[in-house]
Amino acid sequence: MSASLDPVIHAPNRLQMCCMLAAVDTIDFATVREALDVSESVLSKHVKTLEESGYVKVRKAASEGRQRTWLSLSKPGREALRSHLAALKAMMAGVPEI
Amino acid sequence: MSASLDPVIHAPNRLQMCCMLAAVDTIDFATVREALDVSESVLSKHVKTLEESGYVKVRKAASEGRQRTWLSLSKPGREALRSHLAALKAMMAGVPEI
DNA sequence: GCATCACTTTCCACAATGGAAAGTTTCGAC
DNA sequence: GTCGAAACTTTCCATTGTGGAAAGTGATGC
Repeated sequence: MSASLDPVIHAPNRLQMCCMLAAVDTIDFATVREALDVSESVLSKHVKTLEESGYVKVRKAASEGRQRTWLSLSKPGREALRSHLAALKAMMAGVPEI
Repeated sequence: MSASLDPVIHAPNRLQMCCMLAAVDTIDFATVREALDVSESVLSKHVKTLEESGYVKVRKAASEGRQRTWLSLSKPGREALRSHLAALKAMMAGVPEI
């Protein structure tokens, strides 16, 4: 009955990233890095984890002369996030406000 | 600006436990253990983590002849959970439905 | 006193996370 | 074409988190 939490999405940095990606069509690596405030290596590894899970699509394309990495949520990624957030909401549902 | 996620609360098992505790006044160890579906040692360690953070109060009292451990969210625990859920909601806020 | 229940602690293994540093790829300049 | 810099990616390493099994502890019940 309880849709459970997806460990790939639940990790704080990845959760934040997925939520960011869900809100836009595409966003670049550097912008995400600044938002999460992590090193490049760390973001790169999280992106890889999400990509290997099929949740994020990575596209390299030039912008302003330099090559940049563009990230976007895949359809399965969007669905997994939706399901994860639904599970979170279900947990929260029993918690009284205030 | 961004209230951030509390790592003590964010761990899936502890998050679920805190939400359970928030919904009631007191609940016993065994009931939580069944809900989380973890071993006694694991639950015991999570309880300890929450207790040492001051988020959960532990009381031992007899019930039906046997000693049981009763768990409840402390005031700081309730506040930390509230804050954590607020941070989660803030993240979710930008995510479009469907 | 001895078993039993209800946890706690210890022991162990393994996966996750993070940064630094080295490596790779791609441009633009020359 | 090759040199240097930007933008990642990978490797290396240390630390922490998580989980179960098994041994340990304390409070009854007999």
